[in-house]
Amino acid sequence: MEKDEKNIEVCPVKEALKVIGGKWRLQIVHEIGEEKKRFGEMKRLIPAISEKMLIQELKNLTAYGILNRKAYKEIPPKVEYSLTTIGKEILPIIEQIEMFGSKLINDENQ
Amino acid sequence: MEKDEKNIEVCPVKEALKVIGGKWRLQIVHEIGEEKKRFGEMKRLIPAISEKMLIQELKNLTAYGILNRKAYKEIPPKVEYSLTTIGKEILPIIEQIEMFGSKLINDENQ
DNA sequence: TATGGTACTTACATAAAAGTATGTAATACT
DNA sequence: AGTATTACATACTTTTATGTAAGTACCATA
Repeated sequence: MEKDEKNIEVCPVKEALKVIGGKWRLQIVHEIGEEKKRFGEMKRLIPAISEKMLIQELKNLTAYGILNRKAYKEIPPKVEYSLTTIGKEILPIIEQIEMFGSKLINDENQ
Repeated sequence: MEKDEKNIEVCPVKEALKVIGGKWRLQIVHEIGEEKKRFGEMKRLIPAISEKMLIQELKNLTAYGILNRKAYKEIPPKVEYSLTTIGKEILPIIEQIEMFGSKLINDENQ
């Protein structure tokens, strides 16, 4: 019996929310999109995020298998983040949320 | 100039997350789905939620225009909640999240 | 008079998430 | 020796979210 098989209660939505929940993760995934981005670029793309939260979430997303982290052995350091195959599966979720958000905004202006 | 028009920075994703963020809201919307549900039913359907959180979130979702609340003037009281038209627009988001969650679960069992 | 059912409300406590401020390593350039 | 660059790390504080426990109103029925 493998892990998870003993527990029939694994809810896909809950598992997903463990990964994409929180204030910054969707935005990070969204900003990276199909292209790799350096740490410094991310800071500029999401000015409101603190450095602490940015590396923390980059780390978490990497640990969850959503991001690839590629470090170049250079000084000053250079690190690139990109979406993994499964990480890219988050993009359609973001699209749906975006569509819903737009409808919300239109709705309330009437 | 109406509210919101002065601020060009309204991000649909952020607006959406204000509404569907948090631990319980998606689950509540999911449980109601296409059918109206009474408060007591919701408690049974989501046993892990506390009464406080349940009414609090039902109230919030109603205030956001996601839920309709219909109270019958009876004793003991009877209240039914159902998704509004725009509330139903959340269902496809949940579907996408569910699909992603399933992929996550499959992925990690290999 | 007491009990039960239903949909709440309130005060209080705890836990989780996020923010602030400061520090570090390694090397290149001045 | 001093400064800059880049990607972090760490301690600490504040804010936000969630949980616990108890109580309320209303009437019906036993």
